[in-house]
Amino acid sequence: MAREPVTIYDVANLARVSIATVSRVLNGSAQVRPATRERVETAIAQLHFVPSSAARGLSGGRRGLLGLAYPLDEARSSTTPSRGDDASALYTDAIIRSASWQAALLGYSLFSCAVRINEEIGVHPLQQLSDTVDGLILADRVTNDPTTLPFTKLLPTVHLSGSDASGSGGTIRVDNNGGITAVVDHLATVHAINDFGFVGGIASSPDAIARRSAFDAAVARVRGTARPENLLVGDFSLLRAEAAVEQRLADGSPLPQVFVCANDQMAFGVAHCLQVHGIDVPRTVRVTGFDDIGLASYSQPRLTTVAQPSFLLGISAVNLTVALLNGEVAHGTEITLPTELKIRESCGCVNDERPSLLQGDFAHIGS
Amino acid sequence: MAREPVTIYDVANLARVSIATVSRVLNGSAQVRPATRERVETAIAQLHFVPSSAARGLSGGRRGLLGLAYPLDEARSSTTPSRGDDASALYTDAIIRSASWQAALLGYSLFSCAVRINEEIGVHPLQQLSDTVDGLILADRVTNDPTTLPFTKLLPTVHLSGSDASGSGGTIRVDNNGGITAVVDHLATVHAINDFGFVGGIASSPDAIARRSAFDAAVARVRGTARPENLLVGDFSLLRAEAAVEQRLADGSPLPQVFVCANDQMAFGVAHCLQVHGIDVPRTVRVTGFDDIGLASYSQPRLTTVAQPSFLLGISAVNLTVALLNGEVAHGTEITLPTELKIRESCGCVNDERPSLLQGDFAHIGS
DNA sequence: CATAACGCTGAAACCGCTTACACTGTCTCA
DNA sequence: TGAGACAGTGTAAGCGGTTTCAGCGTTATG
Repeated sequence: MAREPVTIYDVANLARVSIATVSRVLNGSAQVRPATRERVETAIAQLHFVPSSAARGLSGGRRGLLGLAYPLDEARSSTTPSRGDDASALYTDAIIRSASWQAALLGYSLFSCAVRINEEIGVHPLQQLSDTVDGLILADRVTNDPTTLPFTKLLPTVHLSGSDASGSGGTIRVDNNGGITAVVDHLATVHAINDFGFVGGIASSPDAIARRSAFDAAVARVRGTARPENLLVGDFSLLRAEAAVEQRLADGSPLPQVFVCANDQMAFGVAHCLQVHGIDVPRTVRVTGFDDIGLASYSQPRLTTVAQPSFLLGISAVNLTVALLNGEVAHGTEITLPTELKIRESCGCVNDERPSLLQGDFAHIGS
Repeated sequence: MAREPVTIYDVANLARVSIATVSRVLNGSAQVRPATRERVETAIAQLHFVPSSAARGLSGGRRGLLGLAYPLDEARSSTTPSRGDDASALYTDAIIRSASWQAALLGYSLFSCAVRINEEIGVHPLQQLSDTVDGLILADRVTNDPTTLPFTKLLPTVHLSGSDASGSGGTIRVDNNGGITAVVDHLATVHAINDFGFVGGIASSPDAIARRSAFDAAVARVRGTARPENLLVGDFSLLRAEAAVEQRLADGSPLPQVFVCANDQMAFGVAHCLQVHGIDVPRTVRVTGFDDIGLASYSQPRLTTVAQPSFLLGISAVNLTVALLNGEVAHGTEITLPTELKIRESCGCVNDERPSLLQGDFAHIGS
């Protein structure tokens, strides 16, 4: 059972053909006589042969591999990570998992790689990734990290939430604008809110930027106000948002009627902080989120938020990358995925929809 | 700016040496005259040369790459994932991020790859991974997936939470036994509990198995009982746990005094379900978790749980892999990381420690 | 029946790197 | 001063594939 690596030569020997022929049946491309093909395939199966993707890469062929790079922050990696800081975890995770799945469906494998932003290192991980895979997917802040630019020219690259379709490749983003606009409109229309607050995400994140400017525009459109002291800066983490509100409370100046948050974790942090200080949510101050993570409907009050199709993001990214690879789609393609306002309680609505066990995958379990 | 790939030949030309010499300075190994070395290094810098890891791999050299494989479940990847199902996300994420970080520190890059368990696919992702990287880290259920066995013989492999040190490589696990024992002891000693319930994780997960058997042993040791109908099966997800309790409640038979859960998400689900049914937690039924995720101290009641050093897991895994790679440590090495009981409220304790903004990385922010 | 055309297969070059081995040129010591 | 040792460098053989091109055996055609 000592697994000596099987090479194309072994297969060729067994099938009594040349390695060229083996290569041909491997790649399905050229014409091989059915009888020969079968002989080779038998040998391949018998030997459990799998071509070396390294060798394949060297000689210019397809490797059947896709790469996905996402940002890695220092704080998250300390031995004792800050508590409650699951911010980008869920987002990234959903994308990676759905992308992996879709890649497998399309006959590819997906390697993902965390890239430290703004860190000077010996060899850029993307360098290694880019000479290993056939196509690249760049998520979030990796998208606009200048050090990644060179690699996007090397092979088909899809930017997730990229601000601009920087050069070759494609871009997939989520309708941040539509989502935020829907929230603000709802608050203004249904709850007659006109004094808004906002808690933003990491400044360099494309999504954070988009949500912020969408917020500004939406507030202006409904003729609301957003006083500067109510424009809080967060980093997508619960803790940081909580701290920001804590600090804001210390000011003593009047609070806005609502805090629109750039993601759900921060909304949790904001709501928690307010509650700890005896401020009723949503009666006194309302709070909304973005993402619609699983726990959003389990919080107290249940979180009104904008659902984002994270899984669809990963799937679409892979589809687009492969399409690019096959030349089935033009470079520069941009796709915007829809978002959906989920009205629950934290906006002030009374919503007795109880998180049901009867929905989703568990419909068969309920009684 | 059209980035034509720079090869070792270009460097050799520029430095007026042979590629062999370039290779030597690249690998630092052999002796090269300082003057020559400098000339080569200048050329390398000038050309922004980075060796192709594919070619490097082909010829047997080190690639500076580590691979990490973790399980991917189908349900999580559907277009509309089940809500609240962030189960393994946080765990996996913490490991990947800390491992990536540590790898970078040691001069390696880390590629991670989601592996579908029990799925028959064309090419096993691990096949591709294993001929790309220098060392392998297998997480959770990937560890005891029979299809991965062949690859563990190919290169140094570290099993995370692996049940057995299957063959070559090393194993790193968490002290599940100590953690569960501490919980049960606390419940028995401090709260005089003797009627226990348990909610387990995915049957094939090494950690789930370890926690369950630790539970059985601990309950026996404190002379408690755990009636069969109170041994619920979950899959580490909130929803599934909720459903399990829902079903259990339908029985009508008396509930245990506590539900010890194999992770925090399930504890949330259990607590939520009980509360929805008007059952007071922890007064009527207590609930405990495992992992100590960030939100554990934000729930109502705040969750008593066992803290697991997820970040340390990733870091240790990388350290061990690299040590194995360098032959600094013997194959078969096993390391067990400590766990720590976090007593909060859901076990029945009264704990007025308020989640503080003054702890952790944000100490400088609070006022 | 000779010949062109075509389909299938093999030989060999090449991808970029590592490394065993051979080959210089110095230096050392008798 | 000549032989041997040795440090420094170059040559060339792989590593495991892909791909161009040429060679071969058939079959269609005149």
